Amino acid sequence: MSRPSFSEFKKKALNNPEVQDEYQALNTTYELRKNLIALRQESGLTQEQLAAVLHTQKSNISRLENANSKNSPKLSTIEQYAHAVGYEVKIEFIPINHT
Amino acid sequence: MSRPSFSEFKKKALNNPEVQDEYQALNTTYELRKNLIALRQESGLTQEQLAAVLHTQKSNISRLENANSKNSPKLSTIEQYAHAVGYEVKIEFIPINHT
DNA sequence: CGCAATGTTATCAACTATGATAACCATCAT
DNA sequence: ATGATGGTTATCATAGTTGATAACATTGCG
Repeated sequence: MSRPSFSEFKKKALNNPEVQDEYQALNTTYELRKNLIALRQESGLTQEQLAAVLHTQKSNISRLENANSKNSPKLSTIEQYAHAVGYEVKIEFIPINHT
Repeated sequence: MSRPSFSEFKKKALNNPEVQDEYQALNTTYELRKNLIALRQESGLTQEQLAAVLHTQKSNISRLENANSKNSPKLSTIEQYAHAVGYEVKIEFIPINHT
């Protein structure tokens, strides 16, 4: 119960950018955010232009792209975004290692 | 405007089970439904048991597994289900062919 | 048959994502 | 400095998902 606690270790580790990347690579929401932004930029659209395609507002696009852990979008929302930038959505299930 | 309309052709085609599979394979929700059920059965859990793991009710599990086109679950809901049966979720974006 | 187990459907309340508007920050160019 | 552009954040109302309960259908087993 003394000695550096695990929560403290974790806290420090999460300040290391590399650890952060590895850690959050497992975070589906974080991965999603990265991909959505990349796809939009690939398509050459601004948030405002994409919003127009989807008949919505740029603020909503920004919110989706910045979805934090407390905000989980609907699957249909992700699909609409994807279609607008020319992509189909596929959900993969990857087995978790139980060592 | 005369001749068998496209909507009629489509209607007939969709009665062909093979065409159905191909058609709905593109439907993310349908794919999801199939996969969720398969994963749960693989894990040997009943809807009721899985519901217990997720601290919810079996009726909610059934609803998720039978998600129709009018019902789009949240990403977090899918993730919770996946984790309970030992899987991680990954979202893939597949380019649409613009011939 | 009667009963348990499994899954489905309906309903309503509670919660939360989304739509819409507005204000704001940062960057860049003129 | 000013204006324009791209993106962020806050807020509120609306829409839709989820939680919970209950009733129902089906299957298989005693």
